[in-house]
Amino acid sequence: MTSVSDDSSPSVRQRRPTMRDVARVAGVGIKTVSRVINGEPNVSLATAERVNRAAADLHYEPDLQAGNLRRSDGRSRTLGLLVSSVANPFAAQVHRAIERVATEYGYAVLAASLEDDPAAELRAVTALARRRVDGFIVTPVRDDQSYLRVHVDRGTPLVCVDRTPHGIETDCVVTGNVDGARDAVRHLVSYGHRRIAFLGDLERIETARLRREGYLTELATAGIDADPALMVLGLHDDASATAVVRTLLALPDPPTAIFSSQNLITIGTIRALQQLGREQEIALVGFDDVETGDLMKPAVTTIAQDPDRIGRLAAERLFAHLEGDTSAARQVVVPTRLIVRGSGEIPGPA
Amino acid sequence: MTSVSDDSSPSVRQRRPTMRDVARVAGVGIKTVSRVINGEPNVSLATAERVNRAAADLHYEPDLQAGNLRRSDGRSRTLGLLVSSVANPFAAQVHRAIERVATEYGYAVLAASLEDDPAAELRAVTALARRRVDGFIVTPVRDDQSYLRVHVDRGTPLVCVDRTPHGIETDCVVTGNVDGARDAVRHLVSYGHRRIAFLGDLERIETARLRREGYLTELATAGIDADPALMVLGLHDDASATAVVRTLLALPDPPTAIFSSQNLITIGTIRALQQLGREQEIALVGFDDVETGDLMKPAVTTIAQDPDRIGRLAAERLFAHLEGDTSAARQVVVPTRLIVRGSGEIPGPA
DNA sequence: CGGTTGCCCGACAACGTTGTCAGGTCCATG
DNA sequence: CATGGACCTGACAACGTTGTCGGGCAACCG
Repeated sequence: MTSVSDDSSPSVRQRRPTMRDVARVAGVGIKTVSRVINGEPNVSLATAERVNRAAADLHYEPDLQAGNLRRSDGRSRTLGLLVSSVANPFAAQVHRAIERVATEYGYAVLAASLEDDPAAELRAVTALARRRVDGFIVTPVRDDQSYLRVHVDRGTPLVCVDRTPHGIETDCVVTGNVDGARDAVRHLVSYGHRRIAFLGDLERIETARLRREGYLTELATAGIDADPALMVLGLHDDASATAVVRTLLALPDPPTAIFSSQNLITIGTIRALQQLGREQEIALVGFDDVETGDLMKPAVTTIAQDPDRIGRLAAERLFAHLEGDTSAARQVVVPTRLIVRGSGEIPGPA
Repeated sequence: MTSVSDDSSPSVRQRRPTMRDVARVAGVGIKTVSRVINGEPNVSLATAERVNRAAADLHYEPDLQAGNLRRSDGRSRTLGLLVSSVANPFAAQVHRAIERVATEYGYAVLAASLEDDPAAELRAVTALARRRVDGFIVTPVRDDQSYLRVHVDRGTPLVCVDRTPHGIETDCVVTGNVDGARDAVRHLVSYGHRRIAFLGDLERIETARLRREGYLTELATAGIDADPALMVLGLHDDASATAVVRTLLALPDPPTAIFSSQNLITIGTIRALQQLGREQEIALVGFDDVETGDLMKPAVTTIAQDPDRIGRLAAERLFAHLEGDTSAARQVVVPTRLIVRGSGEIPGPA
């Protein structure tokens, strides 16, 4: 049994061992150490054992960065992920799904939060490019991603998630926003509602525009004239949603149902309905599931997205490209699922 | 105005430009390019401009990895974060707080999810060490972290979050688990409860043990004999919590209040109470806040943690070490906050 | 028995960058 | 005019690793 002598010495700053150190201890050339560490053939069993023992004794860890500098494929085995915020539950689940696939391939994930700031998108891409990530998974914030073409041309594949890219053709995995919104509205219409309010996020966010589009399309399909007074855009947090709902319900001809098109807006809406004591009266369907939606009264009906599938598909497309797939860019739409719990089944006026 | 000629050519695989390329285009030596890129002094304004223009024209991005190989400080400007799961809301908020501090310092964050798997902890540390992260922020899973000492001795600082490390003295930022649990129990006792159930997570998780300890300590302080029948351990998801609550309330001498010591357990408990129609009858305080807790009926009273502060403090300690702070290891305890909403204020038996 | 093959192994260059150092220019000063 | 200093610049080595190549040795074949 070999071992390091000073296991319990008070922390002394030490040099990090290199292959040269391992080679010296094992009494071999440094290229042989490289071969053993990388599992290359043509090393005798006895030599390999000596090298492995030396490496273990020294607690040697190869330097991946120095490695790719010379390595032919030049892969850092790291990929870059740009999301709205790693603290956002939807993005966090996408992140986890990507990480799962990445781990399978021996990859690590560098994630950055953009907080919907266009400048942050550029900063983050630069930071990741300098660290030589092998691929990007990006939630676009800017209205033009053509600046990413140079990275793609240099062999760093790009897949977009949640929002479609502009100015560049690349793979993209998104939620079925229009169809999901249509499902929500159709559901409410089927319960007899004709005055359905729409609460939307900031118009500069693509998903917000698409959900509004779905809302309008489905109203038209149902032969209902959209009332501009019932469509409120530009909401981004729960507090503003609460205020807006109170205003809407005070209208002379108020809505009988509400379609809230984003998580925080749904929460703000429920809060307003509860404050007014009208939650059993006004129907509500929210886009994006609320985790504890079944615990509220009434339990909240939602259009659930599938972040796990979105993340997994995005990562799989990325690794396909890394493994040489050069097929044309394709857009994958992941469908939503209507979760019926109660709030969306409150009937409209007789 | 200079520009690249083939802005719209169909993607052609190109070589990534190096400093040598920039130097050639600018008509200078490569060391001069290095000086300009890094903002070092002693470069004439005219030369610097030529270099900057050449770098911009070529879309040059310096290779940070090749840089640190030679650079004296050898910093990768990347730090490693090990958490239970990036999809876990608590961990995700800690992650975001760390990222915020990291970005200030020009650092990127490599995060890995351990899912409470001891083997994953080792794998992740190895993966990060090979990528030469400058520091570790770790949520310990294994019962011994002494294997990390070698990394600390080589100058890679370590800070633990959420759980205390074992076998190594290092900085650590944790929630006040014992005090938080005591607050919960004291609160219930003050409303007249004496039969208070405890629903705990897996005993191998440190925070679960500490919260149980707080529960028992506060019961003792209040002069209440703990009834083993009311203490259930080893729960890890909402479904098992639901089942256990139904069993507890069917006891001959059931609890009048419940202290659920973890987020999912709280959710499972609420579900059980609602199923039984007894949510207005049995008092409940949950450890770890439920985001939409105010929307339930009754609104749920919780012991809120402060993940933002925990993450920020951990990151600040890490950067202090990176900037040369060699002070002794210290443990920082971040206090919890009781959020009174209703479920915890249901009175006990007269 | 000579030659060939196959397996091990190490010297060396190279990856893209930064640290060191020495050379060159220009201006001010003695 | 000679000397010194301040400033600017590039040649070169080095960081830790991997790709290339050739040498040494044993075994096998004709």
